[in-house]
Amino acid sequence: MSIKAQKGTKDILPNEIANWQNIEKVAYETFSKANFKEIRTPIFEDTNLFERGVGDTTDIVNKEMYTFIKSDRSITLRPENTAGVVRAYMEHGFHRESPPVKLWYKGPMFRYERPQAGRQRQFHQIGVEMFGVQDASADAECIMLATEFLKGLGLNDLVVEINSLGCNACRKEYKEQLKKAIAPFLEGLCEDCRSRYEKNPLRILDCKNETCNKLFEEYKLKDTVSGIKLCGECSDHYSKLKEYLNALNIKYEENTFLVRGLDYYTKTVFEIKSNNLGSQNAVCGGGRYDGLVETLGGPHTPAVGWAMGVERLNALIPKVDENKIDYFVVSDVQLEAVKLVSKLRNNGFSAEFDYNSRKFAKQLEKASKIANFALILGEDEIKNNYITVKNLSDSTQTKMKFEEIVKR
RNA sequence: GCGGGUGUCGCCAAGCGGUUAAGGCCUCGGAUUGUGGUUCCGAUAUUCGUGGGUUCGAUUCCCAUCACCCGCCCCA
Repeated sequence: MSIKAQKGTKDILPNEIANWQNIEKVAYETFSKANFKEIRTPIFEDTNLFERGVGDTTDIVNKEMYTFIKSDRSITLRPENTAGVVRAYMEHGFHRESPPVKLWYKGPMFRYERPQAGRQRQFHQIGVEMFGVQDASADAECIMLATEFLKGLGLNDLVVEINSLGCNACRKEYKEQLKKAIAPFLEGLCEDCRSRYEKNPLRILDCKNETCNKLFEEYKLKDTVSGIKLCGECSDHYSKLKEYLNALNIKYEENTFLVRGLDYYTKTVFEIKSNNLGSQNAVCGGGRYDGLVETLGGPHTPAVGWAMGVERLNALIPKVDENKIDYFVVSDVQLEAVKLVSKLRNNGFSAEFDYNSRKFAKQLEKASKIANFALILGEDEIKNNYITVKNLSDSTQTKMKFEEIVKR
């Protein structure tokens, strides 16, 4: 074995595929009920899409993209899918349809990072995007969709955290006040925070450095941040969101320190976390991005969305067993076995047989591992035109005609 | 980009200077020539991630290298 799967990538093997299929099925069912339509966009795009869309101050764009040049074009493997969906939304004229336009997607994303538990270079996301609604009911619907989806997967005890970052106008003011609050202890903060201070001060709130966090507490940064007022429209939006969530019976916690790593978010941001995932504890992240469509060259379009990490979801979900096949044909007459297997399959059953026509004991052994029933077709059965049906879980055995088997 | 850990069969592993490189699971064969999931027997690593070095001798010690894992960072 010399060539191996690349660092940070994983084969999803047959014995774990049932979990993936289940997640995708629940996603489809949940989102369809809310009239979200699936969209599949290419896994590579023009590099500009991400530089402009995700934001060139973000880590994702700065150091995590898989970018290459092909025929003088700069191409990037998508590190996330919101930008791609927005691109497709505009390219196919969805913005001329009557809003809302509600889309969901699933698929692989690529980020060049050091892998660790819950973090791979190729990973999978399922996400939703909702375009054209300014009202907070859209934010609430998206959050509800996330909690419904998680509920459908049997995950009920996850914590929804929400916050509002304000619009472009009040965010500017917000940043100024934040910087003012931080200025007194700026020197004590870590190197990253000091550089964030000018480039993207909001991200300082997201810092996990202990020294920084101590300083935040010492200077009561939390209180200061909670005290910063959003503009009237934004604070209205935020309180309406909370009203909707309350009405929908969705539990949430307000986290004034919640900031997202992508530049496009405005107003609402939220995360869903689990305590059972170690340090990569966010299962779902999202928010409102009212400026993104415009940034990418479209008309002003309010929008909200989120993405979930499928690998992380999977880590929280108990393993689903592989399904057994319906019938295993046990026979020492290979030709008859092949014919029976084929007839069973044509009638909608899954069926297998022993390609090596080994002795019955071996065939039964194999059958018991992979099938629910064994169909024994030996000399006596062939001569007298019946099949011995053996239930492999309780060892009961009955003689039946093929037609009777098909009708079961 | 920085810090820590681990590499012995398909999987889980013991061995830690001289062994015939344990054991378990899986797989294959037999006991049982038409009846499995229990039991019993048997088979399966010239080789211990790779390359050097130390040594009479290295899976065991040293160095290098590679791979993977974990943490920071970031995010889903």
